[in-house]
Amino acid sequence: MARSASAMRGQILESALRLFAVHGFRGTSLQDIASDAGCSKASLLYHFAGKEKLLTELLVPAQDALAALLDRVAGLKGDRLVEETVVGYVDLTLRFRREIRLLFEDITEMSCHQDLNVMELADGLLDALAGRSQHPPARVAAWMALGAVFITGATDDEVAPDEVLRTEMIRSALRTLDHTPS
Amino acid sequence: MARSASAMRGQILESALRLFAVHGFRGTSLQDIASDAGCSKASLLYHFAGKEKLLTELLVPAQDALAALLDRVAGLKGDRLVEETVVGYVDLTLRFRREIRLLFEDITEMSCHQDLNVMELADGLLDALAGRSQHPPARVAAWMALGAVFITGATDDEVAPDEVLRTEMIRSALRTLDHTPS
DNA sequence: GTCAGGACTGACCGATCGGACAGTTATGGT
DNA sequence: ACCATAACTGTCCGATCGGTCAGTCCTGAC
Repeated sequence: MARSASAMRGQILESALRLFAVHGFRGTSLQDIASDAGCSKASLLYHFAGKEKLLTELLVPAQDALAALLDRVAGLKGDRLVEETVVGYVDLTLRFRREIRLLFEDITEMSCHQDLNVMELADGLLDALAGRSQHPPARVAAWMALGAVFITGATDDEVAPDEVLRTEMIRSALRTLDHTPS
Repeated sequence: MARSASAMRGQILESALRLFAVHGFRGTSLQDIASDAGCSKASLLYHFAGKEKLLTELLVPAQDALAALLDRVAGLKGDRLVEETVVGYVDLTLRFRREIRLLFEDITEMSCHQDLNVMELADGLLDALAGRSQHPPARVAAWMALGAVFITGATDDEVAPDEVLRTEMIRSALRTLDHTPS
């Protein structure tokens, strides 16, 4: 083998994630990724069955982490539910910044993707943020908090050091949800 | 003339806005727009110099409205500044829902567009939402409010009647900014 | 009626895309 | 040393894209 297979795979994934996050899924060609990773387009397609599969493999970890969060807060209620969800969600967006940015670029692409069920997970997250309430004001506030964290996480501006950013995102989101800190 | 020229132009703009909002700029071909508008692709390119020009014409009104808002709050300070900016911004997102959705689909496309200066205007909006403060917590909260309204406005879910939606968006955004209602 | 010009179109072009495939190179087990 | 096979590549393909252009159709002014 010319190189370790897993090393090349990792390099391709790294290049793909970075380029997707900047130029979007449609805006990045397989040739772009291959050139950045230092291999041929044909080699890329040897490691990954197709462009879609590449996308899937990039987003599955973030998806699983979100699913795990939703599972973890499934049994909670009231203040605990909202607090844990917000903190977990903020941490996820900071941990998967580039994936969020990629998701941000091509939402429609993902929403009709078979292997990814972003919309279903988003619904679950929305539900938890709203404290399981169906009350319109609570639902609107939940949408606001969801969007706020999402976009702030996707921003590459160095608006604040990471720890300050995290703390303030959590505090802001809780305020958005009209959650009086305990 | 086969039809009134301005009528055909309007029909094309309408189709383009709707399709762009759903599938994004890159995800919508000139043929798609032409078919939806009921004319040929060549006819579309007779009315509009190119795909980019079509995009520009669609976004200029929203851009001008945002610029007008920023101009209107330029002389304000403190609570009045934040309140007027939030209310104006929320109203803009609701008035230009589909334009927001289009912007949401292809942010990078717009940010490096010569005829559009979205990023500059976004900076101005961010500054006003932060109450002209450079304090990191205020900047983070401003980003959160900006994103919250943006995404909630772009959502097509009928989460609440428009008037309720407007009121709750304003209240949530003000809470995000830690603005105690007067 | 006729004629100038705006409205419109089918056919075509070059570029680029994702992907297929046969063939080549390098490697590790024996 | 040898060979099966994993790793890799150059080249080609069909589809689709934005855009051009010569020419057609229609309408209103005269």
